[in-house]
Amino acid sequence: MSALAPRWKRLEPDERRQQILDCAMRLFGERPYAEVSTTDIAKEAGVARGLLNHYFGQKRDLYLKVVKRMLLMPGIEKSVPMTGTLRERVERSVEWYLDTVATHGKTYLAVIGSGGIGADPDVERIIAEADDVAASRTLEFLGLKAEVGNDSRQRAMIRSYGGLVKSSIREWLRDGTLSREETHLLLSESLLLIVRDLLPQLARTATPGRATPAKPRPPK
Amino acid sequence: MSALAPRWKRLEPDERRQQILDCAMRLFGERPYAEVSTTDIAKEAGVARGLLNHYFGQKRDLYLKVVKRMLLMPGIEKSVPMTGTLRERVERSVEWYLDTVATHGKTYLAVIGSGGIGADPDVERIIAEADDVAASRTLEFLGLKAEVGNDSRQRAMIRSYGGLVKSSIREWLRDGTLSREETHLLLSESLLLIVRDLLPQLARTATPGRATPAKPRPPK
DNA sequence: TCTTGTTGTTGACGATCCGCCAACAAGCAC
DNA sequence: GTGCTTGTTGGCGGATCGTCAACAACAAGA
Repeated sequence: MSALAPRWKRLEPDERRQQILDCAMRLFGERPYAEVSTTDIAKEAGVARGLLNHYFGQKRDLYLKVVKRMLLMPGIEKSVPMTGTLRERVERSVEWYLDTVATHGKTYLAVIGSGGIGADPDVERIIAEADDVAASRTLEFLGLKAEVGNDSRQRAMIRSYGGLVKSSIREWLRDGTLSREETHLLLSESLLLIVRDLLPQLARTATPGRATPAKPRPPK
Repeated sequence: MSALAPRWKRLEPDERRQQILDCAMRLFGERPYAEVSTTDIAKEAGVARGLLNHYFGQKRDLYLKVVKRMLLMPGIEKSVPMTGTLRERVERSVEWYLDTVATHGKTYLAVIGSGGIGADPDVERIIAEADDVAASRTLEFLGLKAEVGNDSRQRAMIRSYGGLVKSSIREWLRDGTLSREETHLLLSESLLLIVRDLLPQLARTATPGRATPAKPRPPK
């Protein structure tokens, strides 16, 4: 009998880095940043806490590594031929994207959830409420409060539109990459499209069950 | 000579709460959550740190109060008459909203910046890069890579579209408020509108100066 | 097999931050 | 001036994080 069982295994730097990153990714995906201590990550990975700093520096750096890796979604290779009419190409693109997203569902949601991984659930809830209020207000604004039936789905679509509003205003005010006129154009035409063409189609699908019987035929 | 100058002033609870909230709002607007210590806020307000806990409980609670207050944008009263055609009403709504946003500019940006106040600049940068990559990929996807001239503005508009994509997918996958078909409809028609009708108008404005000479006439 | 060197890994120390609470004092009432 | 109410302070204890010197796993040489 020789060599007592080693108390810990010695790994290649890249190997160890990878392992720690895996654990960190899992934990940051479950809880907000502040509620994941480096001690937790170290325990999860079965290493000393100091090793995290040795490989990643600050806790924040490790976090940024995790965010970056999550944003690099796996299969982002184009596999859609660019043939046919513009509408066909657009529809195929969206189709493909929805498929991709559907498979990576949970991960994707964690990534786009307001502001990266580990977003605070309480903060998200507050933002969600404000978004919903804004959506209702928009519907009122346009005098579309009558149809109370599928009101929830109308609001859902307007809430989605809210995402367009936010991002385009950011382009305009913060980055200056869009002029006010261009922002106006984008938001007006989009809202008009939604209100005039898409919301009516929503009503047609009625509300029975969640079994929308395949009706992707657009207006014209 | 009597009564030495008091070392601190005694305020009404509501008054003090307000004052602390003001300071907290300012600081959280400048730096991310983790980089604002309760000590900073207390120092800014000229009070003892313990007083924050007395009035707001946890640091997180104070933060949520700040977020909630920022989301309750000041002038959100309807002041736009609902007369005229649908297009007119839509354009007037957008117009009014852009005006409102423009006045509260900085505050509004802080609010909608990825996930509430105090979002981490580094995280935002990483997300911004990923969004830009996605936008470029979308343009490639549709075979619109030719016009390199105002490519930056095209990408800006597609990046905005990315906001719509994110929020609608969240409605679909996370909240289940939209079916896949409805999501597909919304995203396809919107993208088609942008690519077919709006991007060409963008090209027409050329790139000279930032002085877009008023041209809000939409396609038809 | 023993020895030696490399370096991946550990464990603890100091600094910082936060929640809590008993003691203090500002200002009003008498 | 005296006493009471309560807004406010300051420090204690626990938890987290960054750093670093010492340790040990493992391969290479004798």
